[in-house]
Amino acid sequence: MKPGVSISDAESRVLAVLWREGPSTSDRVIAALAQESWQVSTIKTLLARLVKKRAIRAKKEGRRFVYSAALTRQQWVTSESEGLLSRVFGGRVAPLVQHFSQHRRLSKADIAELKRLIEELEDGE
Amino acid sequence: MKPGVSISDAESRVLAVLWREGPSTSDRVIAALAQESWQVSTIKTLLARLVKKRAIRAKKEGRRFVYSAALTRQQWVTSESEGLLSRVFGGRVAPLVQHFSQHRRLSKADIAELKRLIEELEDGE
DNA sequence: GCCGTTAATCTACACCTGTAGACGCAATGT
DNA sequence: ACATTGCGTCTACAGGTGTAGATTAACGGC
Repeated sequence: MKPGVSISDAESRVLAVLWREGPSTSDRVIAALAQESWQVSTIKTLLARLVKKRAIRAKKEGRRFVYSAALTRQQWVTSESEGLLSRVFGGRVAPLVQHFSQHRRLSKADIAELKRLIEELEDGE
Repeated sequence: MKPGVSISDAESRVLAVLWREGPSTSDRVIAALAQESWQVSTIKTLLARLVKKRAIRAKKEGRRFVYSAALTRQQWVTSESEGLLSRVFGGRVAPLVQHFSQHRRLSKADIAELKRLIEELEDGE
């Protein structure tokens, strides 16, 4: 994906629909976004902007378009995460985890999961 | 701090100076931001915007102002982090760490640090 | 063939952000 | 007193974002 194009928050919610539901027509997307209580027009605008940014593709299918994600969820998650990491934590992961461990209640499940991950990292890799 | 006021990227760099150097006059801030190659005016604008957002305070000291952070670094780090966590990872920490472990090279030191953190979490608390 | 329906595009508009020049006032040196 | 210098504020302007009404183009039914 074009690195350097940034996806706004509202746009990412539209993208999320395509990630979940796969290629969809606009009315499908609109239905999936009922919770957002956005006007139809708003969603159309967001779709158009995403196309312009090449984050999604629009393929003409008969009379209407079928939209599909070009930017993958992985790519998006990565770029958002790297953004935070470099802007806030000087690019280092440990301080980030430390922050979360100090400022959030981690569930037992979280801790177990983290432990498993670390073990994996230690021998595997 | 006013929750809901968001700090832009450029603004956060100005704030960072106050966090590092403590209360400072504008010329002090400007000097500290030489690397950014911003015009003096730009930095003045950012200071003014931060004051307006109540993220920093300006105390008149003789003829000039001394600016000091009102928003703490901790608060900022927390709000940025929570933002990412909820926007991207559905509010759960483990997926976030998992993401980083899968997509970034973690140094031995990082892993050791993480291990230490987890151990602390396990018996402490 | 004409008309309503509907999908997509165009236009709009306020606020935020990055970036910076212009302006005004007060202190300072001479 | 006067010009200069320094500091803060006002104004500016393009591009992004959230939000949405208005317009157009094509289809489907009668």
